[in-house]
Amino acid sequence: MESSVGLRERKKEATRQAVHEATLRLTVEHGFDHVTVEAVADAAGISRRTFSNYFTGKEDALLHGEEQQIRDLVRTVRDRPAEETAWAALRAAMTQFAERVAPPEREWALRTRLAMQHPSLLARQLANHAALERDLAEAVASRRSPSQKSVRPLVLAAAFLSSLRIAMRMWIEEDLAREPAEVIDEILDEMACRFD
Amino acid sequence: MESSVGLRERKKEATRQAVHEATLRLTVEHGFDHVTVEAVADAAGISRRTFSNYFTGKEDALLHGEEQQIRDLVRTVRDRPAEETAWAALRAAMTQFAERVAPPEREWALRTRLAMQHPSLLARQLANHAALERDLAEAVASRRSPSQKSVRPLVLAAAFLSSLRIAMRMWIEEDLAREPAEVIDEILDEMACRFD
DNA sequence: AGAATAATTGCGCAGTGGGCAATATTGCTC
DNA sequence: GAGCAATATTGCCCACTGCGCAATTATTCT
Repeated sequence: MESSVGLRERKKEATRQAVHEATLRLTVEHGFDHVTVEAVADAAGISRRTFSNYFTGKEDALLHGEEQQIRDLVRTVRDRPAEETAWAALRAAMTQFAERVAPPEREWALRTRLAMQHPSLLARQLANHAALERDLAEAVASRRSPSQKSVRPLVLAAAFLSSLRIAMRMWIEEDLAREPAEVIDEILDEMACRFD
Repeated sequence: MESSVGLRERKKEATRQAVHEATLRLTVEHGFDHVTVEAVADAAGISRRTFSNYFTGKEDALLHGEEQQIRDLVRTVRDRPAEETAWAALRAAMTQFAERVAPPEREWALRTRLAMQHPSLLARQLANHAALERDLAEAVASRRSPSQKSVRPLVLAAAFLSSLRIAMRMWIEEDLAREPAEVIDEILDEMACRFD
């Protein structure tokens, strides 16, 4: 059994992904609050009850994609060469990130993020960000000498994620006119100050 | 009728405040998710249905206080003398803010913010912050020459509110050992870099 | 194969948000 | 003051939600 992860796990993950995608599809199609959990479950081929076993609500299901992306981002930061500055590592990871976001999903992103005007979604999204901010701060902290002030990583992570958020918002509001990487760079430069 | 604001408005505001306080009281008493809207409405002397006319949910009602505080903060920033730097104005406003928060509500804050561990509350809180970030950015923008880059206020506001958030979290996690103003200053210094 | 473990499902229930229409309250004009 | 328009409150109702519980089904292990 060379499968590092059992069939059970893989199937579960596949289902989770399917539910996520069903939520996404139905949302761009009908609008977030005209989609019932039942409809999503139906589209994903599971029962309403099972939906609750995977996600606590529609919001989580819809944002699952983004959460994965940011989780990847954190992992990337953690794996950057140790000699890099923290801020440099963050920027590098971000570049990698922007590349993977850009190519396929332009209008996809458009409608998705537009649906994200919804208060309930915005809230959940920011809560995710906050949770991952901790992880990001840890990843940053693990690459500095322990003599450094312990608040530095927290501040760095927060500044960085705020930049990301602002850049995304601007990108959307400019109707995806520019390359994501360009917008992100602009914001990061503005935020950068003395972090490098 | 010298009342700049009619009796109607004032009464409405009083009710809103009453509902907010009832929510707060019941929450510290029984825990957030053991409090029903009905109980709150009851305690505030209104019907369950009327509660919905004031707030969209328990979270909003509970966070109404904080929202007011930040709204005040924004107003204060707007009213700072025009010759001040943006960042200086923010710091000054913050000092004023911290003073008003500190004196009465120490354990109050403790239990309140502790209740804010609740995911649903955290989410709504952050959404509020995001909404007010726009206003704050505007307030900042209105005090600079229009030649400046337009993203600067956005970044400033975000950095500032992130600092506030981090400081609050640290303050809580240190069990209110230090003065709020002290913690806030520490974080702001760390974030400050070149903003002044 | 058969037992152990874990996932899916149906059922039920208390709670919720909000539309709608009836009712009560407030503000304004005479 | 009285009468009227504007606005706030309430009750009723219903679709939707999250979750506990127990039965059923699928998977993994020995």
